Amino acid sequence: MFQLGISVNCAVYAYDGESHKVLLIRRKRAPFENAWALPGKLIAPNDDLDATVARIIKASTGIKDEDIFYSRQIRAFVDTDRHPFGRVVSIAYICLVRYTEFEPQDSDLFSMPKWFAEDKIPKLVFDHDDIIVSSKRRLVDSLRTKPIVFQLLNKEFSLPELQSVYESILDTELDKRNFRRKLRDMPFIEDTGFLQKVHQYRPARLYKYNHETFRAMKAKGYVFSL
Amino acid sequence: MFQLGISVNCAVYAYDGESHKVLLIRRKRAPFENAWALPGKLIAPNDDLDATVARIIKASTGIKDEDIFYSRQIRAFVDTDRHPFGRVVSIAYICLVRYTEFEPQDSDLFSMPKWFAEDKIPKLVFDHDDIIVSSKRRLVDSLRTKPIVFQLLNKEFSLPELQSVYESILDTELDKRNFRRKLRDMPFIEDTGFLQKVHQYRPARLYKYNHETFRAMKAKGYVFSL
DNA sequence: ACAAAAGTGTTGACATTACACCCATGC
DNA sequence: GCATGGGTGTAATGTCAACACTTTTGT
Repeated sequence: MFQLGISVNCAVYAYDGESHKVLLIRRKRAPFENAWALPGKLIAPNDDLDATVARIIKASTGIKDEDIFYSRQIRAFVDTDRHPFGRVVSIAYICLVRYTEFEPQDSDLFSMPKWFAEDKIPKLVFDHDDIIVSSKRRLVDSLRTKPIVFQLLNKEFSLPELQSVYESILDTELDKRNFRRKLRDMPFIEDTGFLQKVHQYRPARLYKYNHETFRAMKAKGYVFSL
Repeated sequence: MFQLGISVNCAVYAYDGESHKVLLIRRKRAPFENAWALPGKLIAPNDDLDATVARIIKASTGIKDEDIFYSRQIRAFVDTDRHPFGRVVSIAYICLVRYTEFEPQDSDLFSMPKWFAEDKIPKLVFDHDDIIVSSKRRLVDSLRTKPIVFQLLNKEFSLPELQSVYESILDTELDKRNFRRKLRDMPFIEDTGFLQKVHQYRPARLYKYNHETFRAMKAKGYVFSL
């Protein structure tokens, strides 16, 4: 055993109604104080990973309820020369949050947390650029193979919103009729009967995701695929 | 920063002609000396992850050439109470090797390295059971979505062998005609013109995998899927 | 000639794509 | 009534699953 540190870094994604965004902060400490980085912190001696992730999300977005976001480990980034102070292992996480429920704000850990569109991401410290690349790949993959879009939308959402998220993240245009048919035919996507009024035009129907139904189907061999 | 260790553990898979096997060793050190475990070691201060993985494979199988196996990180396993000596982070890897090119043997690090069928795996130390579960899931997933079976077979292989590997790992029976058609139609699987003579019956045609062809197709948008 | 494993095609069901117009709402 | 975004069906094509017999080889 020798001296080193373990940090957890989170690639936090949200969808603001236009496109997907990732949350970046400015560092409050050396090295590279004030540089743009992924929100992260060293793991405390008795904290586990999930607690550390929750702490990071809480600090960067001010959210109270820690249990309402999705997070999965991507992998560990280890490189003898990635950190000037010595070896630091970074365990990277991807987190999905609902834009409207999280409000980036300064904290003891970070300053200036801000949402960035994918093509506006500045140069980041350490190897955080690599982590962003891996997390985006994972995001695309997860979106295609798991019902996790719902983590980015309000509990009640419209099909146009759903399609817009997919188009933004997968970076393709999708056929409206085919997309809608496919999604509507999934039994775990339920019509709430309510309408959405966000503009002066025709309101969209609101749907909600029923996780129990999905779980039951999955247990019987169903595989989600967009 | 505080005192801890980083270990690398490898789930090493091979196919022996019958079914897929995973390599386990007996520990040479405390704690739990002599218990069955995944081959692994603490990372040395100036080694990177790939070098550590290579060292582990070399020690457990005696292979000389370190560059002929496939390895990918699964994820980091971190748990404050996973190791009795204090916090140890285990970074887990999945490795695929060719059975005939690797010969398990005792070394300075491990004793009694041995191939185990999936249903014969003994109780392992620490959380290595969890690592095995994750690595198997990853193996199945990778087999379905990437052309990596070839890492388990000789450079020249027959279609019956190929099918057998898939059947063993996916734990299903596959239709011979459908399987063969699908694989033979992949342009990166090339007929060598040679025949295999392993028994007294009709010999099978030998094929080989052309990675360059696959890469070119992938660059043009092709996605592998079994 | 026989035992064992290698090899080969067709059909029906299902899923995916392509494509253009009407509808509901607020101003 | 008009501007804007929400909503709908069908036909053609491609993909996947089911299925049984012939060929080659060594003994």
